[in-house]
Amino acid sequence: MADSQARDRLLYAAVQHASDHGIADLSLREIAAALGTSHRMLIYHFGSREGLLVAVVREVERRERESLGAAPLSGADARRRWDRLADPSLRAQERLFFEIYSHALLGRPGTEGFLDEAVERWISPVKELMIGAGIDDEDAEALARLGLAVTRGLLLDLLATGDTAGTTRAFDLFTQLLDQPSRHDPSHG
Amino acid sequence: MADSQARDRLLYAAVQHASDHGIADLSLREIAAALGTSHRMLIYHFGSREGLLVAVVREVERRERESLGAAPLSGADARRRWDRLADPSLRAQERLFFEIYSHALLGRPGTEGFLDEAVERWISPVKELMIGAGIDDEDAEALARLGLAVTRGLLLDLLATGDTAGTTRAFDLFTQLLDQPSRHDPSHG
DNA sequence: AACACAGCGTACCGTGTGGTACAGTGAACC
DNA sequence: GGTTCACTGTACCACACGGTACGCTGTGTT
Repeated sequence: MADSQARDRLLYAAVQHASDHGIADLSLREIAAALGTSHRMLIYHFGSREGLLVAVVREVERRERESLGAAPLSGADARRRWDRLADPSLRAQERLFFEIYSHALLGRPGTEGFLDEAVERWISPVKELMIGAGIDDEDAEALARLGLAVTRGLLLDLLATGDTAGTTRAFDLFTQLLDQPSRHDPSHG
Repeated sequence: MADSQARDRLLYAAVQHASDHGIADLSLREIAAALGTSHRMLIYHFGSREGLLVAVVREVERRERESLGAAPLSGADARRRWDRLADPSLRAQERLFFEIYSHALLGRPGTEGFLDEAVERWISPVKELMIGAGIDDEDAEALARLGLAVTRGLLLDLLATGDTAGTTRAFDLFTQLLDQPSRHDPSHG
C-alpha cells in the first residue's frame, strides 16, 4: 500500500488501461490480467479494488493539475491550448476524465473532492490574472467559468464526433467573440 | 420484452432510480428491490440486464429529444431555456445523461448510436434556423456547436458546484457576447 | 367448466467476484 | 549462514451475480 517502484509501475499501467477501456466496470482480475500481474498483487499494493480506483483517480487529478501551468488569456494562447487538448493522443485520457467526473457526480467512493476542485482549480488562476488586468471581480469569474465550459463542452463534442475541424472552428469563434473591443459594460452593479 | 403497461411502469421507475443513483454499477437485484419488484420481473420484461439498460438509455434519449422543441436564437429565449435546465429538479436526470454519455464514449453495449445524435440532433435545427436568417453555413454550424458546448459545459459546472448564480452569470455573459453587433466578418473564405 | 396467458414469486444453478491464507522466492544486510 | 523483507503465485473462501425452471395467481375467452 505504501509507495514503491513496483506500485508506481502498476499504477502507471492501470491508468493507461483505464484510459483505454474505462475503469468502473472492470474487475480486479481483468485489470490484473491486462497489466500482466495477478489480482493478488493489486490487492497487495493498493489494499483493495477501491484503493486501486482511488489511486487511479488521484493520478488522473495529478496529471490534470500538472497540465495546467500558466493560464491562457489572449486568443492565441487559448488557441494553442485547445490544439493541445484536441490532439488525438489525449482522447483516452479525456474519456477517463469524464468517466470519473460522472462517477463523482453520483458520489461513488474514491471520488470525494474531485468535484470540489474540478471547476475551482481551473477557474481561480485565470480569474486572478484577469483581476490583475483590471477586470471586475464578478466579470472575471464569469469569464473564466465560461471559458472552462466552452473547453469542456467542445471536448465532449470532439470525443463524441471526432470532428477536430468543426470543434476547432467553434473554439475560434469563441475567441473572436472575446477579442471584440468594448465588451465590458461599465454600468455594472 | 414487448410493450406492456407493467413494463412501462417498471421502465419509468427504473429511469427515476437510475437518475437518483446511477445505473451502471447497480445490480439487477438492487434495481428490482428499489422498484418494489423482483429481479425475475426485470428479466421477464426486458430480457436481460443489458436489455434493461438499453431501454433506460433509449428512454433518456427520447426525453431529451422531446425537450428540444423550438430552437433558441435570441438571447432572451436562450436564457429562458438555461433557466429551465438549471432547475434543481432536473439535476438527477442530467447526471444520468452525463453518465450515459461517458459510457457511450467507452463503447459500452446498449449505447450504440447515442453519441451519433448527442451533438447532431441539437445542432442541426439551430443551424437551419440561422441559415434561414442569412448566416453563412459554416458560421452557423460553429455558432450552434459553441452554444451547445457552453450549455453542456456550464451544466457540468452546475452539477459539480451547485452554483446556480455563478453559472447563470457565465451564461448571460455568453449571450451578451453574442448579442454584440457586427460580429460577423464579411471577409471570410 | 376449461383454457389461455400475462404477470409474478421462490428456489435454484453455474460462474466470477473481492479478498485472504499461506507458502514461497530472491536479493540485501549482518 | 542466517535473517529480514519486499514481492509474488496458488489455492481457497463466502458471497452476489445474471439467468433459468417451475409453479402460482388473476383475468378474460370460449
